[in-house]
Amino acid sequence: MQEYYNFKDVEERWQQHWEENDLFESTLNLDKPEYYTLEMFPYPSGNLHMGHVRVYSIGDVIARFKRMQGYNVLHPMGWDAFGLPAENAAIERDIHPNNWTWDNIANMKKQLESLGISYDWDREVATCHPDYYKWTQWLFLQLYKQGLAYKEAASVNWCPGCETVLANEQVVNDACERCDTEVIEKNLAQWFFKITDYADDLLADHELLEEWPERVKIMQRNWIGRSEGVEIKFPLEELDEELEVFTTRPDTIYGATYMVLAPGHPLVKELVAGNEEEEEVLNFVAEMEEKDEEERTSPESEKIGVFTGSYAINPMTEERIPILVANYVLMGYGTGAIMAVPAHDQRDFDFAKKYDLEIKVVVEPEDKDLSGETLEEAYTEDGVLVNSDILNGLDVEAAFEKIANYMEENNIGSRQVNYRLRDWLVSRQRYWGTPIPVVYCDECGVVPVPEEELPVELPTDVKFTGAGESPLAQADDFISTTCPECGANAKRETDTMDTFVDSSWYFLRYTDPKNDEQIFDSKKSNYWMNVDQYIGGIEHAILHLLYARFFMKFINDLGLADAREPFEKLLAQGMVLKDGAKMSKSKGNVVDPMEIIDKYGADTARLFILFAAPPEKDLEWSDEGVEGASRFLNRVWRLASDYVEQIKELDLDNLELSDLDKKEAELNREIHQAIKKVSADLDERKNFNTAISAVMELVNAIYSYLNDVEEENVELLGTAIKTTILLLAPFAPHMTEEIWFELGYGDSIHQQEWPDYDEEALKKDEITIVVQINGKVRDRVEVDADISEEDLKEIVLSQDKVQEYLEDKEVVKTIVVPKKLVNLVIK
RNA sequence: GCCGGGGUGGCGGAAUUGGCAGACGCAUCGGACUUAAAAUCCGAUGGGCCUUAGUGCCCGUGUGGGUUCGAGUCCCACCCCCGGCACCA
Repeated sequence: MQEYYNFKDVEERWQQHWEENDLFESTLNLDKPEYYTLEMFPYPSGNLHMGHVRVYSIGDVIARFKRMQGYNVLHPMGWDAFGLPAENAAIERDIHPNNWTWDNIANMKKQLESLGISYDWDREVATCHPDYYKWTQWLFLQLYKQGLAYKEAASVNWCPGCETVLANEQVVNDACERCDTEVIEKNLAQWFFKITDYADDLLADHELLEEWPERVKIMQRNWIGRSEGVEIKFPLEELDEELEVFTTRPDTIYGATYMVLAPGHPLVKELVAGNEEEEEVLNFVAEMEEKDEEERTSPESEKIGVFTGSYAINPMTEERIPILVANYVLMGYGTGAIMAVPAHDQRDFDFAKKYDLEIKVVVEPEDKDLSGETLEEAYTEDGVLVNSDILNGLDVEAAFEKIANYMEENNIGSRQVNYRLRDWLVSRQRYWGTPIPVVYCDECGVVPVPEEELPVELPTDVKFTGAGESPLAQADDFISTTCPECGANAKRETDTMDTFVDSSWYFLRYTDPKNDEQIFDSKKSNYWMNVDQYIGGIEHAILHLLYARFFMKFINDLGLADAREPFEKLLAQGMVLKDGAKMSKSKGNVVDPMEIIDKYGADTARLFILFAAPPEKDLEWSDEGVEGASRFLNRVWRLASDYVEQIKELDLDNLELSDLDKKEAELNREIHQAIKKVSADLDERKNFNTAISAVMELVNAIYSYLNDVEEENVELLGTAIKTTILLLAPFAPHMTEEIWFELGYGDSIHQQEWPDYDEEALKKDEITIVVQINGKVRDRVEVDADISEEDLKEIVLSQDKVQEYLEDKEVVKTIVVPKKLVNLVIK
């Protein structure tokens, strides 16, 4: 065995060996328990970055650990290969997106292989491959059949930078999530998926996701934004129509002193027609329309409004209520109109104060009277209803129930659930995506492409000008087709699908990636699904994870899968930072993983990135830390190489370690301690940093044992070293494989059984008990581990130091924590 | 504003159920090896106090209070940082 560890030679050799022997291939095997571990597949930008290294290292540790535990592990990899950068490359550098993407995939695959990640590459998928997107299109057709895919004209977000529409989820602070360009509103006919049909399901099933981080579920809950209320119909004084409003506080209806319409509300024009306020209102509406979304709707901008000159009738009291138009009511939520209750809603309160509108208190705290004149802020807490006729004396909850029932019985209103969540806008005016499989026929209208004609392939001979429309919109050969229903000339849809559609079901395709008859064989997918451990960036908390959950539910409803949730456990890993900031080209703080692998090897890179921080937290890159990881691996290597010849001779599998002296028993204890700690950290806590530190402690213990003894117990030492490399195998797969091989074992270390710890070996004969006096540590005593409480107290009291403290004092209380401490309370 | 997460040495972090705060690593310092250096191995390393240098004392986990024999951990109030949502009726 070489004295120095030559990582280059070792890593390359074993990567090749693993591949040639299909070591990580997973096949359906009903006799073994399965474990499906998956990392979010990457967009093939062409090069790995440290974020990739982190997520794939985490996934690989889990995959290798679970294999050693005896599971049949599925650990696949693929490519989220559609997307804009490919098109931009085509425009800027005249490379076809198809070539650009496949070249990148080849390069990134090579890089992933050099990291030594244990993928079953036979299951590789790429969303841009017709064999894959055929089934994305097939899913679109199923959604269409169920009425869950529809085309509708709506006010949508348009990103001028990407020249396409975006889903709500892809707009962050009114800017495009991808390119940060400010989005503008456009009214366009677009394809939507009816994710709102699943809103309640998506919310309720969070309960099934016990092993998801709470914060991700909360983010999704906020995004879905469910609220229960009542839609109330207010008759209009002048028109023979009703004004519908949505409110979560129908109990405060007696305190409604005015109504507000959003500037874009369809009734505004009718309401002002002929009134003296008409001109002013129409000017106001026009003014609002000119402002952009941000300015008009931000809570910071001032609340402004105008009176329409018209009145509504309060259905409970028959009172006239003035109707206003104001900027603080949004057309996009509820009905675009509200009843304003300034006494009990802060926004209404602010507005009423500004325009001197009536503030009428209808809820009071039990112990205090409120009045509209003296109120300084809206009272939104629970309380007792007053000035509210049939509701007087009730608390808020009871009043809600009573008034809601009353309104439903009297046809005044009905209970409604409102969501913040909008339907998912999936069409994109881009080329490099999955074509939407529909055609437009003058006779038959929108006609879905028959399933047997799938895939609708992307044409390759298109022009990338970068100007104006999508290249597909100019691809006449692609566009002109015949209607599947009547055979007449028809036109193809030229929009493609949001790439989040592609990634919403890829985890199912991995279970049966080469099936050309069906999307997947349910027998196979049901064996593997759901994904036991999913790992990826927190940035997908809403987007990808919500869409994928929606698709899983839909696919379950189609009867194709048993699972209703795709991902059993979720690990949302933190970012990799350098100098406190996310690595980026513009900041010039990028560390290239390939340079690190070249300089230190993949095992070092993996070990460092797993050791530096717990996985869910951000990780600060440290060159010195990398050195440390490298140093540790070399320390292990030296240990093995120094003793390899002696250990080789031993039959470590059938060894009875007996008659250990004190130092030996101590090392033996460290061995089992490490096994216990690493197993628990990997299995339950997913804390790789502390798992690694436990292995380091074992290695330190081996070194100090060797320093301490004249002559080492080779059998014990062999066991210690063997255990060390077994525990280290998931983290540093190459070096441990090489040592394993050098020790004379034939098979791969990655096919070995994970070591078990022996509870007996963990036991100490003598333990240290901490002696506290009034809660402060004052002494320590070494005692037999099985000492009785009485004997322990006696020993503690007899200590010189304790005696000193006890002079002139009295022990009032003695607390004994078995095997840990004794606390004497003295006075 | 609302909802999460967090604040521990010079740094990354550990402390899993309320029981020795600072595991492990980095950095720094000292020693050994060496002609020398690197590498390696061994050791020290939260701050302060002292004619007693110890098996010593005091302080110390964002701040202030509290509960408890005992609090990084629980409770109350507050400050700061990060993330999400934000006129959602």
